[in-house]
Amino acid sequence: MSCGGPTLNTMDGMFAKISFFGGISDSIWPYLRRIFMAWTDERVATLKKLWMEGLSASQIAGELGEGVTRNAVIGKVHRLKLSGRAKPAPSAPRARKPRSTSASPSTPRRPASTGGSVSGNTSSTPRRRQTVHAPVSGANALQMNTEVDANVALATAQEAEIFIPVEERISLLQLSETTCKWPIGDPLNDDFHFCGRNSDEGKPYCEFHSKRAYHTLDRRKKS
DNA sequence: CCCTGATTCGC
DNA sequence: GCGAATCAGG
Repeated sequence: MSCGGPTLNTMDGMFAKISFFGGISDSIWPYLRRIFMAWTDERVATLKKLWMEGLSASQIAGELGEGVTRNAVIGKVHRLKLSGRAKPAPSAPRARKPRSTSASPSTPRRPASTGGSVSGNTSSTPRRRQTVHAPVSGANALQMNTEVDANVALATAQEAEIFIPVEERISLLQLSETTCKWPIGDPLNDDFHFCGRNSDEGKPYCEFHSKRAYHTLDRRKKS
């Protein structure tokens, strides 16, 4: 008639850890996470759903709660083996890294937010940034806000105080590997064109627009 | 700089 | 199993 053996063991381990002074907040985090933020069937279901809908890992993390990081989401996704959702071609075998094998004994993997206690100390807002990519960028997960993308494109095009001389403007067909693909203007208008300035190899935009594209333009405030 | 997912590996 | 750190890429 005993019930809950394993649970006691877990708790036991937890208290053993926290009862030891020194780097407490660091030690208890994993445990607290397990207790308050475990991957319940419900959360896993949410994760699956959102992932399949094409939301990015960080967006899903934000949706699941402050305590969930995008890494956690990605890790879980892989463990569930539902990764490749829109993976066209891996192509590159992805060389693995040596990653300092047992570099130093005391290599804290992460400072964590040492601040102290779980009671929200603070100083820092957790990392909740979200950016809306510029148009024409990823192929993966932006089937969701096309509307937003359009708005952003418009807003930034107007916001950008840049003027490309008529003779330098290029059309879609003139784009190449080294031309900035930042669209300017309304595609329905005659004056629509692309930036066309030189872009670094492998980059879709010129230096100026690269900044714009990857800078936070709109931070969606989640309720 | 910002972001994305993928992978490794200590816990 | 979990996820931070890291990697590789846009």
